[in-house]
Amino acid sequence: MVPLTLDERKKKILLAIIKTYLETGEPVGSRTISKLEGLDLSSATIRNEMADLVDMGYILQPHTSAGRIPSDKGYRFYVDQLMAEKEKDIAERERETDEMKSLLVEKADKMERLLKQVAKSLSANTNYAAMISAPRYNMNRLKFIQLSRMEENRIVAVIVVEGNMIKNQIIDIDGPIDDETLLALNMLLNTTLNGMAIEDINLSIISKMKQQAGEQAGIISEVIDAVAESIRDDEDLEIYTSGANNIFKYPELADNQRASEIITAFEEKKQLTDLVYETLSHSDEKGIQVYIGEESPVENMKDCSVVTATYELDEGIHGTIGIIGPKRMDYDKVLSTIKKLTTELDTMFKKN
Amino acid sequence: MVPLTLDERKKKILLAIIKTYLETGEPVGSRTISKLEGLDLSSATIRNEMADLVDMGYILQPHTSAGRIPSDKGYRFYVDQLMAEKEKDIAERERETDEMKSLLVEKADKMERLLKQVAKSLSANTNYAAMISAPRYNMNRLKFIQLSRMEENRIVAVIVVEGNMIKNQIIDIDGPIDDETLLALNMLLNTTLNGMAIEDINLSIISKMKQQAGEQAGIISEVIDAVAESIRDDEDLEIYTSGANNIFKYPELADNQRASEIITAFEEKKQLTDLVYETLSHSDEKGIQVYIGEESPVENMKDCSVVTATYELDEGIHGTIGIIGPKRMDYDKVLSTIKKLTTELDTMFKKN
DNA sequence: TGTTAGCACTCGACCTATTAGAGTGCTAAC
DNA sequence: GTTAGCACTCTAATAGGTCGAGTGCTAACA
Repeated sequence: MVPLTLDERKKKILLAIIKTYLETGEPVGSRTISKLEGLDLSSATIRNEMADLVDMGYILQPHTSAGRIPSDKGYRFYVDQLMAEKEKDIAERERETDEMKSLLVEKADKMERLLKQVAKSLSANTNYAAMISAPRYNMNRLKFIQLSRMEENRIVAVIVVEGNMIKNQIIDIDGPIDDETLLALNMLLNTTLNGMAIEDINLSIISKMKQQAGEQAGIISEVIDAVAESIRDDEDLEIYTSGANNIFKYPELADNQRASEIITAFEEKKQLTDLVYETLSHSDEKGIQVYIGEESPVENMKDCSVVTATYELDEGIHGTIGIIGPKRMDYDKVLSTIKKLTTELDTMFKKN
Repeated sequence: MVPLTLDERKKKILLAIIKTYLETGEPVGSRTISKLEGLDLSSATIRNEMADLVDMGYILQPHTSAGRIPSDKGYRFYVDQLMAEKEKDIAERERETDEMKSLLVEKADKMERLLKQVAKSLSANTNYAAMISAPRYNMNRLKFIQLSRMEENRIVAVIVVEGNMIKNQIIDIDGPIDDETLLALNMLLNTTLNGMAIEDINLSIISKMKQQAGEQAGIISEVIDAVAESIRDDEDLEIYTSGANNIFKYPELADNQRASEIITAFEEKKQLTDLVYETLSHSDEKGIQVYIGEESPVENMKDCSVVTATYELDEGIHGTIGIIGPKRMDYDKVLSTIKKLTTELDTMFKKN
């Protein structure tokens, strides 16, 4: 009869197996465990317990006479355990993160550069692949719009949203446009749209603006359409990645098949975008999320573990950072690093 | 005695060997060649010739009883041959490129998107990895500068250069700035800088502008510094890549060691940037360049062949496209594709 | 009843022939 | 100069054999 719940001893043994496996990467046998400190049991007893753990689905046996390796379910148990303990010993890694901090602040003059830095620092610190998404644009509020004439009948529109992300759009217009009209148009755009959330800019508002534009509606609607389109046109969530080549350090990910899949995911960004949305949609529940193997929302990463977290740029404006590595990743370190980093980012943005 | 030059028959045999190898990817033996159309010789004769070709360095023998594979020198001969023939039969691939054309034009509203499209289309069409660099910014001429007040003491600068590349810079100033000053500043910047090549903006011009700014020099020099810095600050040549995962299709590149190197090169862009500069510096000689194996200027691609070409956005403003694949790539197809594409891009930009 | 020693058994990793086949180099004849 | 013929070389693939880590089970023990 297979037991239904893990008693204390089983938990201890399971944790010991997983920890050992994380260190060595090799299937671990009963003798190895029996020789560890803490629980004084013979290998035979351990074997019996291990058999139970296999039946319960926490560990796997690659083949009859091999040791055991953790299953997804086993990792899940380990990670949950870890997350619970996490609150306490955060202080420990303070040093490393201080290092990272200085590295971040150094060149933070531009958002893009900052994000690239963060990704790089993450992958370098953990030896896994890292990604970071720019703060989600279409949750932002418009802060400023400015049209300027560039040439006879060509206008450049500058659109600034909260968080100081800037978008540009060049607009070709049919006829020439005089300074007065341009000024009026600037007024109209700013008074109507400033402070609005981008997702709230709908057709009815646009048509109302066209109406207000009165006689100039011809040219003006051209411009408004272009601006509106440019504002909405941000399907492509910007994502920066780093250290994808790290996967080659882990044999279980480095075979052609898998490596190709992972690299593709990193290259095409599509799947990473999905990952970001997935994370953002869950972000209220908990700061950090861990997807183990099959749990992953990203098809090409079913053989990996994915750790994601949300950072806050400004109220309601979030971005996502993620670490992708083998299932036997150093969860402890990754969780610490990522936790530190998000709070780091949070406070950094709050300051500005 | 080893002959010094390739006679006609040797050339024929060499080409046959290379072509066969390109198709099969396996070492080719003397019998295979003797059975081909065109030259009616027994395998024994071919063997003798092959021995010569080995001595002359055009082909290699992986081991004593294997067939032959082309050496870098052999590929070089083949490619040169091909380039010479190239002028004639360009018409052939017209179809495919027409397809590509429509694909390109479709969403060419923004430079960035266009470049991504091109990279994608290139890698998809060839099954190799592709890259494209944005036109080299600091050769461009300034077209338009506009400062706008965004908030009380925060200004956004929009800088447009020829080719309609746009840069933005947010400038925090110490004190508030009034409309009049802003207008004057805009005038000053535009009259002084418009039409100038970015590399010609030096300290003497900047200090002259500060002088002209007169009493407002305090605030103004702040602004000018920021603008100047923003203009110059384009070390990071933008490069878009696609299809890096294609390398996994070629066993000779797909082993961990090599794959990791190539992926790293694609990820960190540094080496690709070097490649672009290398290409641009040679671009006058010839449109297309082929680097075979050791010839490659990029360290991590010594096992690859790299085909690059230059496209022209506007007079004197160039960008680079490149294909990276195995040494046994389909040079014929790649050369055609890349040639078509560059002329495509050239004409497209000329139209605008 | 839980724990442990003991032992036969399993299975992959590794090493060592052995074989088959493709392809060569060389010699001798045409 | 070309070719047929043949001995030779080297790889890839296959099979057999051994080693050792680790298991599962049984029987004895506290």
